[in-house]
Amino acid sequence: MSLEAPLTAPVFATLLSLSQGEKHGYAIMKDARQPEGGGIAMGPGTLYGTLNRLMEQGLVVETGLSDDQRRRYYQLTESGHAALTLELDRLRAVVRANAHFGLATQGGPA
Amino acid sequence: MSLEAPLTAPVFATLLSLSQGEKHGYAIMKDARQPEGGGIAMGPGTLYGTLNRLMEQGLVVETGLSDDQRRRYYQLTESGHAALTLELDRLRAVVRANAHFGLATQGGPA
DNA sequence: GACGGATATATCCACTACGGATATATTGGC
DNA sequence: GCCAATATATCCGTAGTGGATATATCCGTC
Repeated sequence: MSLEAPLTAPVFATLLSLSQGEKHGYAIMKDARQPEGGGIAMGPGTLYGTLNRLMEQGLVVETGLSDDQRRRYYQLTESGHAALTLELDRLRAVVRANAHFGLATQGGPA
Repeated sequence: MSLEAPLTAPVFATLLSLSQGEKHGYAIMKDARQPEGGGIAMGPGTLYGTLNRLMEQGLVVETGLSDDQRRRYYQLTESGHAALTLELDRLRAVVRANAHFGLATQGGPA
């Protein structure tokens, strides 16, 4: 089960955050709130549920605890990276194909 | 309840298809399979469930039946158009911010 | 030094919506 | 005439979201 279908928003945001390198849960949550990270609000239930599922599926691995053992770090696997690449390509295709849409009072060449 | 959060794939694909003009259910289903339409496979359960929900939410309206009454046509409302615009903007931001990611063996200028 | 808010993780559960199965009728090609 | 594709409709299992709740620590500040 390699997650071929479109990724759900929490899954996508999680993978996207981890694509920047090792992260702990709380950091992922904050990343997801940023527009570049998906702009979605994940509560702890969604976050840890998503992380556990992604680990079961082998897209993410836990790499260890911080020195003070407060933080639990996660990392993308190759499969995780591949899944994210696939999804980003899908989104790029959609965005490109609908570039014309919703062009209100935007700048650009007159 | 105006659907501010990220749209699910079926909802997004449905709105996107209808953004091209009036469509009937089966046509939406086929549109969604195209890469530009989201590249997702919607079964009838998902399709009609989604359409009904979108109508309840006022994002889509039914405009009538075809002459032979086999087809049931749907159209975006202004809210539907707005929701789609919002979602496309969100996706554009994500895609733009991650333009660097996954530049594998893609074509383009060497 | 006590208080409170942010950091950080964990678990539970209700509810929604997805998605596959099933059903039915009609159209069009072979 | 037959079968696949078109076209819609409904049911229901299930997954996943997301809010609530709980707990502990860190840090600034009063």
